[in-house]
Amino acid sequence: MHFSKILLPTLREDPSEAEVISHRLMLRGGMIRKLASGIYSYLPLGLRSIRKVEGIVRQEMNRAGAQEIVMPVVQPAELWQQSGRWNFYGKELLRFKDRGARDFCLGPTHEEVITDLVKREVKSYKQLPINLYQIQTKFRDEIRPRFGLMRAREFIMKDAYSFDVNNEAAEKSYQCMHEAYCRIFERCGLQFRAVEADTGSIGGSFSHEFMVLADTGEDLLVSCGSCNYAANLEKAEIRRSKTNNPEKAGEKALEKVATPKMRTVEEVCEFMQIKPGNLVKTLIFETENGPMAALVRGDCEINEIKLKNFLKVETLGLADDQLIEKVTHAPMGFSGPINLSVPIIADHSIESMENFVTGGNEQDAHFRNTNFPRDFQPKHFADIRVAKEGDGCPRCRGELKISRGIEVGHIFKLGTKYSKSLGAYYLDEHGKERLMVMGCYGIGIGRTLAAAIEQNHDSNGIIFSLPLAPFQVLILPTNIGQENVVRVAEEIYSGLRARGIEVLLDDRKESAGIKFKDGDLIGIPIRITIGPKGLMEGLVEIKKRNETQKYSVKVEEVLGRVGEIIEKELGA
RNA sequence: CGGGGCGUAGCGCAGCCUGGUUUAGCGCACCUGCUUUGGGAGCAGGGGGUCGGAGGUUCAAAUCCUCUCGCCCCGACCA
Repeated sequence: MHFSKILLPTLREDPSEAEVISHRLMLRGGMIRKLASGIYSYLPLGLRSIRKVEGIVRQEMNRAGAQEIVMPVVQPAELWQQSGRWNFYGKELLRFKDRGARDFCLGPTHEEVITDLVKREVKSYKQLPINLYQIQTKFRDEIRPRFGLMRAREFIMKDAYSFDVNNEAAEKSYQCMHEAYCRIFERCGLQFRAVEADTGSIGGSFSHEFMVLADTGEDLLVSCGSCNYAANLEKAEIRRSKTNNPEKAGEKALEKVATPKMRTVEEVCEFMQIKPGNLVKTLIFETENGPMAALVRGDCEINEIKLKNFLKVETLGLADDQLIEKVTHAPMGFSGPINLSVPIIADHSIESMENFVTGGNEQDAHFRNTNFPRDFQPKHFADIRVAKEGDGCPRCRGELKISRGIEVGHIFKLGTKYSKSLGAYYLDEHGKERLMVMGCYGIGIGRTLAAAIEQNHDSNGIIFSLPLAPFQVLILPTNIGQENVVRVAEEIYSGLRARGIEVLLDDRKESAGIKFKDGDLIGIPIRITIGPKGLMEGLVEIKKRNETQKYSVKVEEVLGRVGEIIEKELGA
């Protein structure tokens, strides 16, 4: 492709709308343009890279035995009503009516459609397992789209769905996808971790997220420094520390202290001259089974998802002021475990504490020297707090560390949630009707590309790895006014193309400086610079975008050298 | 949905507070010509704006008031 012919509108300055680096570079590099909030056009350069990601995904999915299909974007409400998600999914599901006033939606995901398709077409255990996938545009009416392709409303996603005869087989399918995902993100040249994740409202028994490590990531993940345990922060377990504190000094008498208007942990600690580690926070939650209290050490936070999973409840939320007063007979800020009538769940973090401070369940009062089981009795001790840097790994003796990541893929073992609601049965070898066991597996294509840029850039622009680069080679003639420069550039261009290499030739009548800047900005991995001075000695220059070194190469050796570099990097 | 910010040429911005000397301006980009050509060139000429939209105040509105739409950021929410 000649630069003068491709629609590649690079920008000299950062557009004011873009905050994160990948968004800025994709706009400046002429890869994408915004049409509306969270809705983007892919320009030729951007689309080329998108297609590269898709290509890798497609190859690995096919290799893993999945079959590609394409399902409709527009989906009838009936299916969603059957699965129960028409009411459950919320405003993210963009709904509309056709001319006959029938309800439709734009597909945010395709469990309903695929399950309906498979239940109609697959009848026998002989046809299972089957894994079907598509690479297709999804629409989710996000509350707050942001960061360009990172969190868009309209976005390209690979979604795959597996159907198996039973749990064991489904877990095999899940494992197979897990491995395929690792290969995909490795081939994309990304630093990532597969982390244990909460299954959320999609349900199912277990789930992993694939996180690209990046400081700008929206998600927090914990990982063990010693073993390979890694989990989303909202899921991360914590090793239970030694129960008995050998340095216990002996219980002191319970003492009520006046703490006028001291509500927060900080205020109470300041007022009573104690550390947050000597205080126990009492939080009142509301569930469908009624209110309950959760206790955690003052310097820790309750993890609502872990609490919710421990309680096995559908809904869990912090109580409002009214409920707090009803439960504790005191305004917010003075809740404590003593004389509470609701069930108490205590985090492991308070197990070894003694003589600690708690709320007085009375306005402007706290207790000093609280102890259990003397003063109150938790119904359960459990792991219900948010993991912190340095906490013990639940799988080994190591310590957990916290990092940021971008979720580029998510795999779920769904179980029979959708096969049950939509009636996806097969006949087993005894002619008995059984539910199919499902899994679903998603990859955000655009987000993967954005994450790659987030992870690989410098002050001059994008640094594409060869597998994702929109072009593999950039030919940069410094002066197209010189006949021999142009001739050699075109010869090398044709030569590389004949070898199946993707080349961009910057034939614009621009100064060399502009071409260098644009070349760095769009991040083509290999640059061949052709200038009049070098040509007098029969030399051109090769430079890789991710290295500072420049190599002078004889014109007749260029094709071979470039071929070697590409073979080495793509083969590896 | 709550809080904050912004809409002036393709991009980045000034002008607004204190209405009129501004025919609405600057840099970059764009078009023509010439000179340049190894890290965002120079000179000369040129095109492009209903100042987001609607209403109002006024002799007079980019500027003041009201409403509205869009965009961005923080938060809440969330397969």
